[in-house]
Amino acid sequence: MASSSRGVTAERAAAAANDLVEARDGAATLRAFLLQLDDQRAPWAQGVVDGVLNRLSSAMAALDDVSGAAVAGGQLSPAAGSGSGGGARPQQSVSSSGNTKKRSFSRRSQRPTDTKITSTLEDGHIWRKYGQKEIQNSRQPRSYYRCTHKSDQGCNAKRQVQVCEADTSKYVVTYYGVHTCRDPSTIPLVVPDGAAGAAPDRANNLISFGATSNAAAAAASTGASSSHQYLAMAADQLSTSWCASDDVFSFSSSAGSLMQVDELIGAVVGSAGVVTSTATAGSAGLDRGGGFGGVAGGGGTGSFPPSPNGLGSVVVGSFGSVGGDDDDLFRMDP
DNA sequence: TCTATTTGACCCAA
DNA sequence: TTGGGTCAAATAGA
Repeated sequence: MASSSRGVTAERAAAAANDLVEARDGAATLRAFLLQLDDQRAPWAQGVVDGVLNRLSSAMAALDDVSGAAVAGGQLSPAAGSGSGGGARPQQSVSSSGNTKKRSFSRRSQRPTDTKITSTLEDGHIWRKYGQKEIQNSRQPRSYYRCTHKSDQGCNAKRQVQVCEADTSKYVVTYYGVHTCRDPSTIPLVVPDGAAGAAPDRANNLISFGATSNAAAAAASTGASSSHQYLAMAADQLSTSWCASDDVFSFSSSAGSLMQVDELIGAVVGSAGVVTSTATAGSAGLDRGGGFGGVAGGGGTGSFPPSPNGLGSVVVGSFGSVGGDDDDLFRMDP
């Protein structure tokens, strides 16, 4: 890995810290708004936002540490211990129990590369379901998919799909790893950032990864992975909680604008360069080439019925592996 | 017959 | 100890 690309100046870290402060203020504003909501979900949502606030504070604290190191040394090399997220590195562990069943798989050590709420499970890739689990504290089971090209091309992309509890017509899709397969039918549709912002439609089903600020670029290149982790977790928590994001909430943000919840999520998280929500041109048709039936939709007898909408969400931008083998972060599209 | 999904069991990290 | 990620045999559908 190119460690120099992950270096960050104290100035950039400070800019990222400022964005974090703004993000925290935004979340605090959201919490204040929720306090006024006359909705039975409000207390629960407040708790979720509290969690987001805590994580943002943790991210700020982590970034403070990082900034201090950067100030001291001028440049930060995150690989040196703290930033790597502790022992959160996938290990190809082999069963040592001598069991008749040989199993070798990495577990739970990958951080999500993306989390999004979508009304359809189609995302331009062909997935194969390999498991389903009942998850504690969740009424909806979680389904596990891996890229269908894992066997032939060794593509390690995975995703987890869970029906949104707040809105069972939506799915919370969490992606892990990036596609290394080259099958044309699996190439995701990429929409230029500008085009994505061209139509002021709804922002529900579009996540854009555009570099929106210096801090974003700094955060993308910085080694403050712990901050990224916190932010990703915060984003995950927020987006998971607000599946029913068709609801439009009006509140007075720092920008004084009317925001949708998912836009807020993008605003909160995007400020650190992890995920940025932008306006969308709505769903776009995607010619997948040969029929893949209900594969991506967990079709057939799958637990999640295929959506009639076809492609309902578009990921804009590109994934990039920044840093370590499994330390995948979003790289901003130029 | 082949391919994908289901589902119970296994196993590891927290 | 337990929750959750993965495996793999069984099953279903084309």
